Amino acid sequence: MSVEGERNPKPQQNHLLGALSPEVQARLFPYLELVPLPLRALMYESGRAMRHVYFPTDSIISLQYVMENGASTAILVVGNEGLLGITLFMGGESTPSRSLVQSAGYAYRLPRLRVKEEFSRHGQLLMLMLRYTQALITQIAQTAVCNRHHSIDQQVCRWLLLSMDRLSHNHLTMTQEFIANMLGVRREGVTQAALKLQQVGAISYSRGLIKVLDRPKLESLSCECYLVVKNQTALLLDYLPQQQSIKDTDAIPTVILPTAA
Amino acid sequence: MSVEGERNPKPQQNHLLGALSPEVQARLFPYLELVPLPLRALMYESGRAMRHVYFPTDSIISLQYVMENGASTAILVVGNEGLLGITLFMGGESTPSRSLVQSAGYAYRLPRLRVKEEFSRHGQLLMLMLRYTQALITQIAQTAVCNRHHSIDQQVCRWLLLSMDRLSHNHLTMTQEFIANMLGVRREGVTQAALKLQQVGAISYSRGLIKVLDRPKLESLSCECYLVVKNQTALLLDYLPQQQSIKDTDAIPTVILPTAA
DNA sequence: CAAGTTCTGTTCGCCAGCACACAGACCCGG
DNA sequence: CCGGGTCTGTGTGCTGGCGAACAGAACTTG
Repeated sequence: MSVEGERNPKPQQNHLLGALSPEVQARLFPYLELVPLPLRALMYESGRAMRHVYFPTDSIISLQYVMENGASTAILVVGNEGLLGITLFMGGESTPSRSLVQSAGYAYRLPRLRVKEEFSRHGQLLMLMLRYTQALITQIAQTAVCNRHHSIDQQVCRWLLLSMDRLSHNHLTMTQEFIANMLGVRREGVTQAALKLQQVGAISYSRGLIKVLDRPKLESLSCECYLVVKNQTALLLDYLPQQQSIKDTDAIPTVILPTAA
Repeated sequence: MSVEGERNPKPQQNHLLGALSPEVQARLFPYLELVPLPLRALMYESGRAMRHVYFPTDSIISLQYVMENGASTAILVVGNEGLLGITLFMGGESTPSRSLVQSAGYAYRLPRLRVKEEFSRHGQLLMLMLRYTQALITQIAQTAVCNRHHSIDQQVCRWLLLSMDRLSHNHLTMTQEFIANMLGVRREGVTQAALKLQQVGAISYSRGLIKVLDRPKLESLSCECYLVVKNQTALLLDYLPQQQSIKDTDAIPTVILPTAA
């Protein structure tokens, strides 16, 4: 129950909600419910069905795949740039994953029924969600690549940067143990990485409180995976304004592309 | 140009196409074009736009993410259970990935325009594709987990099994070098794994020709990742028949779930 | 302020996978 | 049948990350 931002966050702080046209916002916002997300809350457990889609405003949720022996790996991070619960509109029902709150804050949530309804209008929200899903896929795939090819040091950098991008301040609250769980590595490995980062003055780390002191340095020490994901996520919203600013409702978007024959 | 299956494959050999109702098939099939996919053909290169969606009938396409230094990792396999080109309907345009033919054969393809049109009807094809996309996400995520936690031996097993599932016969044509590229590991590592598999009689391997001799053994030597992906993919089609066998066109699927309050 | 808990730092042995280098085996074309 | 390409097998280090065990530091609680 961190009482840092006592004023309630607005729905628009979530980029997806904010990108919707006034009409759609007017239709949807009445059904939004603001919920506080305490640190480490379990948002979703493998095999269960979700009842809401969550749009974080100032919280971060991470999603991990868990294995039989309990080991796990985080495959993506969700913050105010996205949403939790794509299964609800993708139709796949449950997934073998788990999601938990990685940074306390708030989120707006929309009941499953509303999502389906809005979805069936084939309008803005659907387009946004699908494009976001596409960005998610990139993030997951890049995680796979990163797991294969990059060092723990680099992955810690990537993780910190991805998390920072989703917050307004420059500090994070998570222990090395926690990061280790997320990355699926040993805690000692994270300790080593954190020490190096402190030595070069990129961050300060003290009992679960990380402050980013030199962000450019952090980026230079990270692997390319971070930028790939970031750029791809940025495209997500860039597309919107230009692209025939969809007329909502039943505008049939038959030809979106320049039809390069 | 393998001339093994001289008779042309039917569209229905692709599970997604086959799962469509007769009406939708009647509408779409005239636009399908049969194309041969020679081994190692490049189906998609990072940053380019696709012009068709491909539905493999007896070919296998694998999709990999490539890094700056050229190293790569395959993140998913597509065969007659799915399709290549989800970006076309997800709206994300290009992705930082590359796809190439991993096993020669045929595929039917549908022009981008038709896909968008059919998509806009908000009917069966859309639902199928979205659900398939969900299954893909599972496959990618599981690849990430596997890359982190499992041995090369296990991953080779996973890879062989995933590939076998998408073929009708029990042999594969790919060199160890190729598998190594796909998994993003060294060729020698694959050699070692292949030797072990031969010693226990699970496969035979000779100059790029793999025969699976003892499939159960192969499964037992694989990690859980294979089964997770397989089961999740199976769900994809299982849902369809039961679930209110969608009335096509504009049936608004507002409530698909049992609405467990 | 004392005692327990949590978090971080450190050490030592171990092994999977890497890099590089090379040898035999097989295949195909001239 | 001979030579060059391709594919597979093998060997010798080297290193990054793992496992386990422990010590000090910092915060928390009574």
